[in-house]
This record gives sequence, structure tokens and C-alpha cells, in this order.
Amino acid sequence: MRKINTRDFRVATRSTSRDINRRIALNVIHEHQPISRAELARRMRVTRGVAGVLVQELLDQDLIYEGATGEAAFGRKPTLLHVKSHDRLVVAVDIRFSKTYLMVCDFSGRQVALETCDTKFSIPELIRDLGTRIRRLLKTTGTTQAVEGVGVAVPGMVDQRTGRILNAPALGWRDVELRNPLATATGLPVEIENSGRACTLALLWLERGESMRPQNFVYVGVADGVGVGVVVNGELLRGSDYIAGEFAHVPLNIEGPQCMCGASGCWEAYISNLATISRYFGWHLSKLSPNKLRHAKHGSFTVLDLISRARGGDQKARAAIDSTAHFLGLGLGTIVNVINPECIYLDGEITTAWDLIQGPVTAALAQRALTEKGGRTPLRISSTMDHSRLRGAAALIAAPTFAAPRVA
Amino acid sequence: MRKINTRDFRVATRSTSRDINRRIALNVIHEHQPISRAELARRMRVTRGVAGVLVQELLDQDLIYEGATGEAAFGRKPTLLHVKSHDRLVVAVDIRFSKTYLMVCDFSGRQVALETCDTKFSIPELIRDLGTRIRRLLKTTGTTQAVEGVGVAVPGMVDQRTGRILNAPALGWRDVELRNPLATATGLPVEIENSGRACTLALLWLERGESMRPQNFVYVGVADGVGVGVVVNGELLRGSDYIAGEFAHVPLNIEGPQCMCGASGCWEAYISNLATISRYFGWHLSKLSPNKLRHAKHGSFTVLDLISRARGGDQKARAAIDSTAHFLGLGLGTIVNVINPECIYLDGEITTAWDLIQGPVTAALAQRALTEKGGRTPLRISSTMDHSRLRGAAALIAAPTFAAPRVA
DNA sequence: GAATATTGTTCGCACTCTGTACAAAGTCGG
DNA sequence: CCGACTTTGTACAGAGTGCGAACAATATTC
Repeated sequence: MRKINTRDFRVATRSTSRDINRRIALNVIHEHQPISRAELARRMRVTRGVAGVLVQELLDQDLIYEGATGEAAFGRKPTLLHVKSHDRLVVAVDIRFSKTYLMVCDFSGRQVALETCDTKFSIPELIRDLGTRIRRLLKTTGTTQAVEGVGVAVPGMVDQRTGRILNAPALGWRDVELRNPLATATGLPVEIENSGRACTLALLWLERGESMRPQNFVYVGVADGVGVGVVVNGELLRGSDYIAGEFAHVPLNIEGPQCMCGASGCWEAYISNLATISRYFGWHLSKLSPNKLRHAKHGSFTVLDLISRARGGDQKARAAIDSTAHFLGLGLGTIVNVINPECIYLDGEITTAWDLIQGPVTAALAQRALTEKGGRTPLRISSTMDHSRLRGAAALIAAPTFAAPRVA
Repeated sequence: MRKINTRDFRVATRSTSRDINRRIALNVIHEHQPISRAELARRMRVTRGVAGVLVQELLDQDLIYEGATGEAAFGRKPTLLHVKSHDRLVVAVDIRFSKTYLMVCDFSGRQVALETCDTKFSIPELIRDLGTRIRRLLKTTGTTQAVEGVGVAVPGMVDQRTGRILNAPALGWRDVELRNPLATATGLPVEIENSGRACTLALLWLERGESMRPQNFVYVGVADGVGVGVVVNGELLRGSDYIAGEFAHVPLNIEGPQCMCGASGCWEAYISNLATISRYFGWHLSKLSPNKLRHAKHGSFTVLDLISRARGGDQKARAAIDSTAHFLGLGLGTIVNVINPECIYLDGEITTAWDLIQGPVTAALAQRALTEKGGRTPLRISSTMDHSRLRGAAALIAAPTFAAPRVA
């Protein structure tokens, strides 16, 4: 039951019905490929005549192609249809503190080329560098196919509409323009998004073959910080200024440890990798000197080391991880009470110890959830895909092809 | 950019365009009434021909009517159109611990009849009582017009889809069926909703004349408990089990005071009227005996008394209110970071002291908000309308007439 | 009274889905 | 091999849409 916005709506034209149904057909083919026209018609509950016309238009637009002839026990054999994704290319960029990753991939997220380089912290330098690298990358990888855009994932708050980076403390950026300069430097459309939300988009748009994603879910990625993405009704929650979904800075205790964001007691300050390691070494996060902080963040000792120590019998390591698990579950309880998703996807190094932390996490979640069913919200380990941030950046460009048309 | 659900979608038929445009026309007329066909055509950016046909259909369906002839400086005078809401009736029911309110009103929320009675805590008794009262109420108030349904607001968690009350601690109900028995008892369609969300629906659907509501906002009502409703893209956030939006039980401090919900340190435990009064008297909420608790909840001393003492110079009262204001602002900060609404509507007795609390509230909000602009999210005092819960209950029945049709 | 302006209706046209008929291409059983 | 049967894919008339232009109705201005 959505209210129509009387200030900004779209009336239906005589081609609106066809637009809607063509898009539905594309999605059904994408989901069930390879599929015949007749099967498509049955799944869409339209006549084969209409399905035939829709398919012809999608063929004309070069969005799908006819593959081999299929098998059937009886009657005429069907011609099978596939979505054309292997020759539609995207450049995905993942900017982190340590490194910057560039990937060329197709619309389904399949990798074509990959490149790593040091992160440039000066914006003009970054833009110049990315421009030359992207041009060279496309030249070397046989750019016979058209590249349709550049997607960029950044650890920080991004206004996805204007393409400005509002605040990226990890990179030291505050209110800088990135999209437009990069678009002119590369001559391609550019989209920018927060890295946690980019991962969420990858889950929403680029997962096929595996079990279907629900229309309502939350993604939680634990790394140096905590990235969260919220999907409601099949759509990423963006909010009025495109900065919604920041569960990382919901407090567990307003009198708790200082957080990087300036406030105190944020969930992130309890469960980030940095917090877990600090807990092990007995550091006080808020009292760390900048030097020690940098060392803790990018030192040689990682959460993975901590986990292996815990597995080796180190009780202090085990306690640090259990504590993180407990706080992780408490925060998930808040997400369940506020968003009530069908499931929550968890990502990050800490999830490799899922066998160790599952107990405390689900116990803490059930403790704070308001309903018993909410307490049993399924937690799924986001099958550690390679380069999920890069795939999310690619989804920024690929998604509009498949998205539902705006109506009413 | 919404993803199409390939398991559950709606293909467009040849009447879909007309359905969409007819509904848009109804909403534009509702928003700008009285309005002529030509003006409607201009606002919808369609030809006058199409607008004329849409209007004719709405007239045939008895959803609008032709009013007086308007004035124009030049040319033929327009016939003005109005939405027919005064002869479409609803029964609204608001069940509280203290009293139960019944109202007959029209589709715009205009009151026709009102009745108050003691709340029945036994479900079979409640249903029998409501059934007879509704029948009698409709008989005495000239039921020449058809009554289209019964909307019920309940303080507690409600599965709006099945009409079951999951948990209403204030009334002592847990997992009870209410909708279907009441529907058979009254012979009318019944919809049930949590009272906080009902108020949100009233804001979304039944406010005209005043300034337009945004498509993204949050409602926060502070009473014995705290009721919250979240509106995203013009739609109430319901979640996968219809229990989303429970910001009342997001923690401020997981080691804080015990909350009625069983968890500790919930926002509600810091800012409910009960918490404010307890703070004044120096009670510890979690240590109150059931007897004292009942007295505190329904005793003669209310937050309004506390406010008048504060205005009279009582420093302890002033401190208690300031403290509540501070915690209120901290929680609003969480809402801003998670939902990023265009504005937040505040309701409840405490808002009558807005001149006293505005400072601490906005300061605390800005303290926790991640962006400067988020910290300046407008807070609006929900212009204390009479019976906002009842109007929300009415909206449960009235809204489907105006809602956008489901497509794709 | 003629010119002008605005409202509201009508009609041919292009575009859409719907239902039916039909051609194409295959299996099965004799 | 041939006819009965099944399934796929296409073709076409029909009904429901929006689009654009023309036209009638109504009122003001000069």
C-alpha cells in the first residue's frame, strides 16, 4: 500500500504496459535461463503470442540471444533463450586504505581482468591515475565489446545521487567530488557507492544459480569498520539524503568506548576487527595513540591470526572472540527489531570462525529480539565470494538494465 | 531501482495503464480539490481528452462528484471536481488500558459519532461488547451511508496480515486472534494495527489542506510506551513478519534500566512518561513493585503535571524533563542514521513542553548524527490532533482506495 | 457582434494485451 | 512409410488504452 506522490509521479503512456512486461520477461529469462518462449509465456501467465513479441523486442535490443535447440519428450523442440551478459562490460573499482583494486567484468560479475595498485590519497592524482589505468586496462583486454560504465566502491559515506563523497575517514576525504571528474577523465558514466552497500547490491543483483535472494534482507560486513546495507521490497534503502542504513553507529552503550565517528559506544566500536584485536591485547580503543592505532589497523596481526590462536587453545583469544560474538548478536537484535528482514547475510574475516561464534551470536540475538520468531531470523554466511566489493561496484552499472520501471 | 521479484510479479494487462492513471487522477483531485478537468490534465501532463475519460470513470464509480462552476478570468468556466469522502463511513476503535474509544467517521477522518467505554480484557467479552456497541452506534447515527469496515488500533505487536495480536503487555494479551472473530461479529471487514503505526498511517493518508507530508518520514509517539512508525517511499515499513520499526527497543545502554519488554536499556525505558516520572521521584524503574508500577502508570500525577511544576520553577522537575529530552534526542539520532528521513514527527504529552526541551533534544540529535545535515533533520510537533489513533485506525480502511496499484 | 480564450468532447490513429486459428516440427504406433 | 497426436512458435481479428487534432460550448474583451 504505497501512497502516490502527487508532486512527482509518472502517468502510464500507451507503451507503459509493454515496458513493464518486457522488463519482467527479461528478469524471468535471467532467472530461469535457458528457457523457451512457451515456458516464458507459462511463467508470465500471458499467451505465447505476447511472449513471442516481447522476446523479439529483447532480441532486437540485443539484451538476449537464441541458443541451442532444447530437448522435449514430445512435439516440436523449443529454441532456448539466454540473457546476453558476457559481452557487456563494466569497470569496477574498489578503493581501500591499503590498496586500490580495478576489475573489468561482464554484467554477471564474471572477471575479465584484474589489477591492483597503491591507493592515491590526493583526489586529482587519483583521478588522473584511474583514468590512465582504466584506458590501458581496456586497451590490453581486447575492448571489442562496449564498456558501459565505471562503478566505484568507497569506504565512507557517499551521496550516490550527486556522486560526492561526504566523509571517508579511512581515506581522509571529506566532502569531495569524485564522480563528475572521473566521468570526464574516462569518458564513461560513473557511479559511486559506499562499500558495504555495494556488497549489498552485489547480493541483490548479481547472484544467480544460487538460491534466490529474498526481497527483504540486511547485509552486515565486519572489517576495519562495519558496513551495512538494507534491502526493503527489493530496493536498497537510501533515505532522503542517500545516507540511510548506518547501523554500524547505533549505540550499544552511550557511555561505551569512543568510536571513529566521534560518538561513543557505537556497535562498530564493539565488533570491528580493530575492536576484537584491541580486546585481546587489552588496549583501550579510545586511548590509542594515532601511531599505535595505525599499527593495530594495518599491522601484521589480523583477526584471522586471532582465530587460529583461539582454535589452538588460547583462552584469551577465545574470550576476545566470544565477546565480539556476543556484541555482534546484540546489534543484530536491533536490526531484527527495526527492519524485520527475512534473513541477514554476514561477511568478514570473523565469519570464518562461525563454528565458534554461532552460539553466542544467536543467543544474544534472541535475547534482544522482541518476538521469538524474530530471534530465529536466519543468519547466512555470505559465501566468501572473491571481490564482493568489486562485484557490487559492477552492479551499480548493471542493475538499471534489470530494474523495475518506475510507475505511478 | 527496485528488483523485480521473479517469484511473485504482476504482468501488465491492457487495462493496467488506465488503472494506474485513474488512481493518479484520484490522488491529484484529492490533493488539489476543487479542480477542473482541464487543470487535472495539465497537472497530469495528459491531454484533456484522456483526463475527461478518467474523470467520467471516477464519476461512474462514485469516487468523485461535480461541484459548483468555478471562476475564470477568461473563457468557459470550469466545473469543479471533489473527492467523495463525506458519505463513506468507517468505524475506528482505539483500545487502551484505561478506556476503549469508538468513533464513526468518514474517509477523510471527520468525526460523525464518538463513544467511550471501559476496556474489556477478556477477548470473547471484548468481541461481544464491540459487536453490540458498533451495531447500536451505526443504528443511532443514521446509517444511510454504507460502512466500509472497522479499523482497530492496539498498543502492542500486531501481525497486520493475519490480524493476530502477538504481544500486548499493556493489555495482558499474547498471541490472540482478534480480526476474524470481530469480522464475523460485525459482518464488516476488520483491520488491526499497532497504535503507533496507526498514527503514522493517519499522518500519511488523512492529512490534507495542511502542508504535504513527505514520502520518507518517521513518527515517534511518547506515552506510557513509545510507538514508532517508519514510512519509506510513501509506504509504511512492515518487514517480513509485519513487526518492523520497533525503534522503541533499540538500546541506549545494554546495561541500562530494565524495560517492560524483558531486555534492558531500551530507549523506551529512558523516555516513556513512566520513565520521566520515575526519574522525578527518584524511583528505579526496574525495582518498582507491581503495585507501585500500576500506581505510577495510572496514578493522578502525569507528565503534564510534571511540566507545569517545571514551568513553575521546580528545579527537580526541570532536571527530569531535561534528562528525558537528552535521551529522546540520542534515540532520534539513531533513527536519523538508520532511516535518514526527511523529517520526524513527534507526538505525546512531553511535546507540550517543546519550548523547554527543544534545545537538549536537537543538541543530543546533532551529537549522534553522522552527518551535519542529518543532525539538522527537521523535528515537527504532530499538531496535537484529536484522536490521532482513531484517525489512524480509520486510515486502515480508507487507504486502499487511494493507494498505488501493484505493478511489476 | 467579431475576436479571443478557455473548457470539455469527439474521433481517427498507433500501440497494447487477448483469444483463436494455424503452420512448423517433432514423437508414437501401426 | 503414414497418420494421429503433442508442443512450439506465429498470425490475425478484436477490445482496451493513450495521443493528437479538430470541434463545440461558454465567457470575456474590444
